[in-house]
Amino acid sequence: MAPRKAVDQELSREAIIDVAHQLFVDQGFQAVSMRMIARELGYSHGAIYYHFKNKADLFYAMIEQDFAMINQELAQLDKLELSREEKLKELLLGFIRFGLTYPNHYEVMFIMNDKELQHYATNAPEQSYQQFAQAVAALTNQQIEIKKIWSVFLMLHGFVAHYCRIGHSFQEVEELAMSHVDMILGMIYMG
Amino acid sequence: MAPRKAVDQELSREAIIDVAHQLFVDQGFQAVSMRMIARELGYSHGAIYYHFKNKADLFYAMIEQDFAMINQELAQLDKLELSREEKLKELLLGFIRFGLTYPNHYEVMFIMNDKELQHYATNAPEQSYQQFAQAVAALTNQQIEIKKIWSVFLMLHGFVAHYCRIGHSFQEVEELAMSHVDMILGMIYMG
DNA sequence: CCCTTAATTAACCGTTGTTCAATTAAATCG
DNA sequence: CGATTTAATTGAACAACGGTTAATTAAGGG
Repeated sequence: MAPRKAVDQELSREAIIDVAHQLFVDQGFQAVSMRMIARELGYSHGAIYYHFKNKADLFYAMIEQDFAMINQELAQLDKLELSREEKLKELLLGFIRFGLTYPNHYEVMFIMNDKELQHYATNAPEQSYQQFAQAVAALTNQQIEIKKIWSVFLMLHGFVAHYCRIGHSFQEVEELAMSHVDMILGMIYMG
Repeated sequence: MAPRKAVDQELSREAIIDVAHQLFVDQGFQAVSMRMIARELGYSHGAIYYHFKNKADLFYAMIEQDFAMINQELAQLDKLELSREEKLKELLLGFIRFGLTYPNHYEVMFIMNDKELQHYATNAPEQSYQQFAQAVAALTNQQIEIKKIWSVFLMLHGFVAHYCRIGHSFQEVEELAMSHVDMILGMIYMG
């Protein structure tokens, strides 16, 4: 009935996640079907069920990767040879850069709004935010209120969310991003 | 085959929009079906098609109503008996209030990334933003750069988008909103 | 009594997530 | 090398649900 493909063309968890990612971001969880993913991959839909238990399972595996990535990027900031001010600026700009470099990831992590999945994808964002907040606090010598850090995050989020939506790259909006970040920094340092 | 209901119980466009409104808020465009709306109304799904051409038609009729709402709300600001500073504050806070009071419409206007529907809902947001930007410029005596107004908008957008996502009402986050707005105002006035 | 309006219901046709027997390629073993 | 086992893929089948349409029926006004 059905030929099995050669070993060098075997389907992998990663390949599925990659394709699923693009589709989920483009169209949302509900709108993307297992069949669509399979079609895009050039495989039958049944094949996906060999690698993932079900649709939700695939989805969770997908965003798990994403959060690991941003956490790692946040952690790497400490190692830079920069002043506190420069590090802070790099932190804020880096958040934007991450969001626009991996818009698919960012959208799934912080923008996408699906009732079914939100329950599962609520812990990881919180954890990433905590890491961000701690970095900001450290880089401002704990002089900044908790509430303010949260506002800063939302200000960055607004920038990223908007340009994610209209599909601009970081390069295209780099100048605007810098000016946005400068405004935020001004606000942080002026109390 | 099927009895028609009495006149005093006839289905109306408004009734449909009201129910659809609630459901769309709760679950989003894709997740809400015509059958669900009809079930909620206590009518058959076919009945809706007498009042609306199709699902998209219903959806647009629904948001059209409230598209005018934000513009009207922006316009009404002029008539308030307040100082410029107070008006500006009310403008920023009002934007957040609108977004969280009508999260589904806000989502369609500024967040949703549905290819099908975005085509229809791309002009109106731009128009609303222009009105917002002009109001800000006027209330700051044209002392603020264009770029800065845009950043201010994105800062508000970040707030609304996030709390839309996790489904909080304006009341629930009113204090946070005020503090967020105060930060933005501080930034505006400090250059 | 006819005609428009409004509602119901069945039906059409497509898609969905998921399961599963059948099938085949690769790997392993004798 | 040949036989057997294991892994991976297929495609059919299922039951549910989607939007939409058309035939049908009933209500009320002229």
